[in-house]
Amino acid sequence: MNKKKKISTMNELSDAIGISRPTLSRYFQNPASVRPSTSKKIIERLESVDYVPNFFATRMNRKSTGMIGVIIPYLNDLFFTRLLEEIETAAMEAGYTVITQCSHSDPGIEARAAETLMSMSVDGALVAPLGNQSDRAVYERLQSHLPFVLVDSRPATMPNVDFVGTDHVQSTGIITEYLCRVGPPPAFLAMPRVNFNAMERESAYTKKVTELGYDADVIGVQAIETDWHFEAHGEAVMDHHFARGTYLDRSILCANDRVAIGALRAASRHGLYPGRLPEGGLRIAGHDDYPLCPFTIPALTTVAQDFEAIGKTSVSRLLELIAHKGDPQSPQIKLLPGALKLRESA
Amino acid sequence: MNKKKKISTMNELSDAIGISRPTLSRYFQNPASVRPSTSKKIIERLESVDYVPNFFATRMNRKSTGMIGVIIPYLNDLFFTRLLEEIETAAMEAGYTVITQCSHSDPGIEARAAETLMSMSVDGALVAPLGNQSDRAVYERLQSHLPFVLVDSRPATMPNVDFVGTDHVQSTGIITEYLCRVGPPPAFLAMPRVNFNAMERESAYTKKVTELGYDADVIGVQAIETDWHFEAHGEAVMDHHFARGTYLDRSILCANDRVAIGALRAASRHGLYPGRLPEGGLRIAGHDDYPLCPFTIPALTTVAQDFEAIGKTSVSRLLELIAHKGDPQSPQIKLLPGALKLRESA
DNA sequence: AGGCAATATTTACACGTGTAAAAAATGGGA
DNA sequence: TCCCATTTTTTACACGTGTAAATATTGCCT
Repeated sequence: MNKKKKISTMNELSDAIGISRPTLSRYFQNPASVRPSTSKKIIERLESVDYVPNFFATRMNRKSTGMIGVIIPYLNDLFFTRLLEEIETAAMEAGYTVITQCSHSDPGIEARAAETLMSMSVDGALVAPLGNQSDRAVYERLQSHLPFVLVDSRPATMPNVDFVGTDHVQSTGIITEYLCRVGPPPAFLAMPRVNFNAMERESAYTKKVTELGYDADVIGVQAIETDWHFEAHGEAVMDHHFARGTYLDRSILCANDRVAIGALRAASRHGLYPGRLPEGGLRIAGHDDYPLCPFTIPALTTVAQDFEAIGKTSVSRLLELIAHKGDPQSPQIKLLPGALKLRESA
Repeated sequence: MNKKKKISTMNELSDAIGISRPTLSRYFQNPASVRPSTSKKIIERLESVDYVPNFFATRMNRKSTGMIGVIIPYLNDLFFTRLLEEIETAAMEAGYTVITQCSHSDPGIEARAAETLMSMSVDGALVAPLGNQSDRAVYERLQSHLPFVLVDSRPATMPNVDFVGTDHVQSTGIITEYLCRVGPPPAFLAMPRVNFNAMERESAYTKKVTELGYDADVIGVQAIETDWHFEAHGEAVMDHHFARGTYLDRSILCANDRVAIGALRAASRHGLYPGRLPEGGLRIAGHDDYPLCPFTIPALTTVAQDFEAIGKTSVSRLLELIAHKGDPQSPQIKLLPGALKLRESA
């Protein structure tokens, strides 16, 4: 058991170990700012004592709190957890503490989360928005209060904000192109419109497929709800079609991998085996490179989003904004390319 | 655009809208504590102004910060995100702000996270531990500083701490029993020993299966690493066995669903179709009711952990501890039962 | 041993808000 | 209209630490 004397303020600490409070303060902020002999003395005497500095008090009259805030829309999606992991890692390496808030796909909670971050005086914020349901005023408010950059998806109506995400025209483009090359032109299985990417991918598909001289065929739109049950959506839509004997030997590009997982399941239930057959046949492809893709049956062909690059780039851009807070240089829009991941399903 | 006058302290606010600072302070903490007419006046005048209270300063000399800390070991696992979702929801309903920290499966980061939480003076902490790698001293330190309860898994060597989690003897028991009833006694496909549950389930399986008069058969142990690549582990181990023609018509109880997803994949690669055949044959079952179970091929039979109950119970227990901080009543260990989820795979 | 530069201590004020106590203002009932 | 209870304002101090300025101490070099 821990029998060290509990000390709750730096003043107590000061006369418990015989070092003046200002020196202690300087030591805790930067051990190198005191003489080595003093530093050694402090370290030794700290051993005999149980002191936890008060985070709030330390940050109160510094210009910087050393924290950045992150808002993600939804937790139960490995896409966002992967992204968050990269962000946290990058922030940690830069010496920042990350405060994560989740919107739970509720605009009200998203707004409250933004208030919390501002109230905590985070140095900057990274936000992966909800979709059209989001209150745009929330982002404007955030922007007017602190450096912030949008991640993953963004409202078309807010071109004036820093953004880091995947170039969906490119990513959706290359997989559309691939599918057209190896088989019949793909249909596009839409996803619930929970964010702006849903529409971006849809129109990127349409653009590319017509560009190649085919007709666009978007399916599953009428059944679309705005929840996050992607797999169920994909399965239900394709089950409906397969049961009617349609799309049995087509290529199907799914708006994301989770929808594709549902589609794979529907195929299986109807005795269909999507794959890279030489002469057409059913193919199913996704988008994102969801961590489970290598383990689906069959393994899912998809376009990878570069999680690591998105995470690192967004953090470093945010730190840049934090650094020269003054100059309102034109916002940077960084669109990162996706990479084709050929596996078994298409 | 927002053209409201920015106000950064309550003093400025006070003489901007003509209400004394103490009254404002009382209003923000509890709008009902001021006269209705005053409250109305404040609300109106607040409209014309942009003021964000300083979170740190408000909490500085209150007894409670209104925050609870949560530490989870790993982000890219829907089990933990589901749990976190329940915890956040329960905490929010109770009026608490949640500060989430992730260990990223690193004991060093876990220790730092604990320090951060103590430093922020959270009212209490909920911790889902890493495994044996965790430094036990971290938990003892947490316990000596604030109300805290372990969630999901716990060190056998720390019986003296509040805990909320699944009763693995029961949960693993009922699925073992089920498998024995409908087919040959199952083998147990172990999981990487990232936490204490890995061993708990393993021994619960052994106990039950010998109790029923069969020999325990634990596989995949020699290949075990301590990382979180569960699916890859499950696939590799079963691929090895299936390739050698072993376990082809056995029941296989996987230590968790993610391992099972890998096992399903291995089965598929070898042309095997696990399922509920009348007369034996390959069966694969999991544990947890990972959100993706209904969408695997075949849909995975498993034992559900009661995410909601674990989340709600752990939060309410923590709030209890926070409420009567004084009395060190004997720690409560709440073991919640699992429920059989029969689907297609076993 | 003496002197000088680097570092530590002392003292004091600052951060933004909570909160207590005393004084002043308000509002409702007679 | 006056009085009293309620509420607001005024004033002052508190929370725990950062930080600046002046003073005292330390340690190294000659």
